[in-house]
Amino acid sequence: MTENFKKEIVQRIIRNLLDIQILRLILAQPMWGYRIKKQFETRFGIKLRHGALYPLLNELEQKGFLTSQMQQQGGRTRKVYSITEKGVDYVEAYAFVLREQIRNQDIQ
Amino acid sequence: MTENFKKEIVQRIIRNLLDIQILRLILAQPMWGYRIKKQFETRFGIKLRHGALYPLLNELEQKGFLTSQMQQQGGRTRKVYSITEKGVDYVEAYAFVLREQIRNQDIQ
DNA sequence: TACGATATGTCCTTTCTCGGACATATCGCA
DNA sequence: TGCGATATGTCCGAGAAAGGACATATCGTA
Repeated sequence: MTENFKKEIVQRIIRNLLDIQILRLILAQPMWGYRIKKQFETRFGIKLRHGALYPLLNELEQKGFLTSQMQQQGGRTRKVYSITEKGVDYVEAYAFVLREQIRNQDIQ
Repeated sequence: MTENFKKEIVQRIIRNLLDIQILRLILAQPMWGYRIKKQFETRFGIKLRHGALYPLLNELEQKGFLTSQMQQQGGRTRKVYSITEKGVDYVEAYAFVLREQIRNQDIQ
């Protein structure tokens, strides 16, 4: 039961804070869309629609959280994203809020 | 800048995981809808619409996370909610997931 | 050469959510 | 008696999000 709750909550967090989870992944290592999609499947067992992922990545770049550069791998073109300083700030703010949430477990 | 990010993230979490925040509040102390609304304003500076809150509370009761009992205070009727075992499990699962998120800060 | 995987992008329809309005009742105070 | 606060509830329209389809191109392998 609690195990199911954990899965449910993880899925809710990833759905609603997907951008942050993507930033966290790219923080660890620069990455391209398709790779991110695959990573989410293997790590979290969550299938991202590419029809949602690619527009989101472009949006995150537009907002200054990510930068991208095209890379050639054989005949394939990859749009490799790296996190910016602003992106790191956002991830750090997230970590801060999480710690705060845990600290205030017994709000009284 | 980071300060704004924190506020933004707190608001996103509360919006998307509102039910969990409510369970956490009731875990600390049984409470009725109107009081919850006021608590959110004073604690988090977040205004909850009662048009969203009351249906959510009823839903949480239906799902077995909360139980309620009517209480009379003068001529006023309050529907006081207490958290159930299932509700506590859910809050604990949330705390577990949060700790996991912090631990895996550098996903590699 | 045909198919599955890699790689990125748009578009449209349906579903869901949000904000606000409508509704009712009591209490205390001016 | 009228108003703001307390207290709980429903309903509806607009805007946002989700899901899936449409679109294109390369690579490796059977």
